[in-house]
Amino acid sequence: MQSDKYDNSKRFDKMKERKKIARKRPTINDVAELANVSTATVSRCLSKPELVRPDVRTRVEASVVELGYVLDGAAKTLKTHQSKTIGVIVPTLEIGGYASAIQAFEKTVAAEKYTAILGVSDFDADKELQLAHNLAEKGVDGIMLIGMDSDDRLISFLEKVHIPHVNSWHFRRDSKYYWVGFDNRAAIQAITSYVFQHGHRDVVFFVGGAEHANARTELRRQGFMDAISDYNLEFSEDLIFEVPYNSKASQLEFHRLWSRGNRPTAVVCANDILAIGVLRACKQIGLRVPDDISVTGFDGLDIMADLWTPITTMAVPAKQIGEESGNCLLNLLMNKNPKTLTELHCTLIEGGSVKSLI
Amino acid sequence: MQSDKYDNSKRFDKMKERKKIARKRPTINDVAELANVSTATVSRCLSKPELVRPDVRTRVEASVVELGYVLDGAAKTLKTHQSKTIGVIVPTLEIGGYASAIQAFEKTVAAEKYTAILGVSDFDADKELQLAHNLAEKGVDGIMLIGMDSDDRLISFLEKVHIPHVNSWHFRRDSKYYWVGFDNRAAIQAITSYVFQHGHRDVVFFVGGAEHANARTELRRQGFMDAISDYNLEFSEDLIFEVPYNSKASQLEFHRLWSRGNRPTAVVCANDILAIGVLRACKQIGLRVPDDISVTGFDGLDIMADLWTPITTMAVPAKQIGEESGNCLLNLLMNKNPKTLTELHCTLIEGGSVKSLI
DNA sequence: CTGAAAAATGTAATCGATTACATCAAAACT
DNA sequence: AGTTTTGATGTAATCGATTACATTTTTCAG
Repeated sequence: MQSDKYDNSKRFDKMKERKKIARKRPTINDVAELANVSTATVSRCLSKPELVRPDVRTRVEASVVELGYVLDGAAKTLKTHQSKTIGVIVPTLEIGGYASAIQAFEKTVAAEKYTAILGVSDFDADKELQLAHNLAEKGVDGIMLIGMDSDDRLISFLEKVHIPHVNSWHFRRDSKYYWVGFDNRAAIQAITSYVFQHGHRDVVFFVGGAEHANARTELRRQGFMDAISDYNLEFSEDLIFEVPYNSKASQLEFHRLWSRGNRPTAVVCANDILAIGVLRACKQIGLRVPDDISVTGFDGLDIMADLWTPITTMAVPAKQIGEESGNCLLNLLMNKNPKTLTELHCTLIEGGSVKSLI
Repeated sequence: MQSDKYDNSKRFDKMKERKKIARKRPTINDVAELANVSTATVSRCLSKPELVRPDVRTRVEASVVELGYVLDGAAKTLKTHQSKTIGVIVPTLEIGGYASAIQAFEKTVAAEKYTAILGVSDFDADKELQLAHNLAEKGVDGIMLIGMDSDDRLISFLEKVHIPHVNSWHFRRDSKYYWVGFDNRAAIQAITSYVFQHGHRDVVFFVGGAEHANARTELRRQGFMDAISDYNLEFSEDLIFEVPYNSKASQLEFHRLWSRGNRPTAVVCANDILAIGVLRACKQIGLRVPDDISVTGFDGLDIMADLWTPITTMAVPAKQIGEESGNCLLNLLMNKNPKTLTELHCTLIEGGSVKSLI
């Protein structure tokens, strides 16, 4: 590894030639030259203008405009180890409030000059891990995880590379990580109890599961069971129907159930999409809601009020989750110490789809 | 600017000290050292493994794992002028198919190792321009614009900084830019004609406008007028109702219209959200749809089939737009020459909300 | 007017990769 | 064996910003 072992003179001549020929974007050097100041001063004009004398600043700003200079973020990031960028990993944009949450999150962090980088994991833990790795290479300053209980590999990877992260949508008590979400179990328990309160005893539970079973599905099952035991009813696995997350599937499932002679007085659904499917099946069968059967949803889609029959549902604080996750991450990045747990609450929206049997 | 003017010896000593203390992420140098090769070889292992002898490669890969090395994208981007990153600017994630389009776009470009950076403009041209500037600083290789006819300043900015871009959702013939979308004007004309074909002659048009009027709103107005003139009907500005993009607003607007004694036999809406508002108003007034009044939407939200009355609407090829925009941009980035215009088509979905008067 | 303190500006190493070219090693020819 | 070709690896400049510290300029007190 001696330097005299190589003769590099030739290639540098070539490089210099090329430099003259290629028309590149103007750099900070070009701006400095035009404004007759050093690059340091240009840099200061851009990031800490108050340190520069007004007249010089004006000159530099004019040069920036004249050249159409755009700062090279890669160079800045390389030097400062800060990308002003936050990764967002979401299972899908097509579900419930995820899109709203992301939008609110983006707005929140954008206010502090952070940009969101999006990754869609499609409920696939491997893809999610790969996304995180990709985001780490991109140099994100933090990561927001939406919607599921993430894989341990993912979390430990983030720890290893020192990328702060926030988990959102649900939460886990007694965790050393940061969570912003609501209590899935309690919320399902609440809406189920609401149905029981109206005198229903023969109630089935539709929950999105199967293909992308995750911690949340499990929590929701438990919420349903909690309500059952609160009312001293008898639990059976037959009361729970795991259905793929789409209305066609739940529609089909309800048809199947009904034709088997299973005649519940109410169907509690763990999300609105499933409730819509059930509603559709009811309409086809000729069941009036709520006169012949009660149905509830979960998510609080605006649309639930405009369906064939307005559906009682539990509104999820999607926008708030986005905002609070944003704030939490921002605090984390500014070394303030945010709460580990930000618990948000759901709101029951009565649509009139639950008939009182009492 | 003579170098002997400054004495820097002191500060470099300090810097060296600091280097030993700070525990940073491992760099390519650390990997090279551990694997006993040069950084060039490590770099090659990562990007062109076939150039490296298998045994060396194994050694390097082992070192990468052992150290938990993650490549620094900023350094790579700085040197290569490629960020493998694409910006997406969208007015909102909460409208119609934008989220689906983005999801499809992300999937398409992710297959070629590109990552999407998200910007939400909130229908604000200034914010949009600022987002573009931000994305340019981040070094995106390309930009996808969704949903509106972008400001000229934006387009010329992108040209100046040489960032390729694709406009999506609608399109403009005879443009030198790249477009992926459908013909808004023709699609509205088609669904309006459908209503006329059913014998309606007293038809009003609800179009989202006012606060964020854009080219698309204008095109849709024109589509309505085209249909009117096709049927030799008399046009009046009174037939067009510009309504903010939300169901509450259109609900209100319909109430106002009805209470003024305006009694159209059909309401054609330029988007599904407005149709939902109209539907709600009808229900409140006691108008049966379609018996007393016909209503159509536009966007093709799945939900339209499950409303109080299923609504006839025009399905927009959102997912396709995302995919094709992705492909177009990918081709652009690989210097293949994509078509300037990718025209996609809408599909009429009959919900039964239009009564035949013939 | 002088000297000290404060404000503004300049110098140049540095961040961590890539890569053109040089070099060395091994294989394939004469 | 000697020469050429091919393959694998190393060297070190380079990308474009930032910033610690040095230096120069300005301000201001006495």
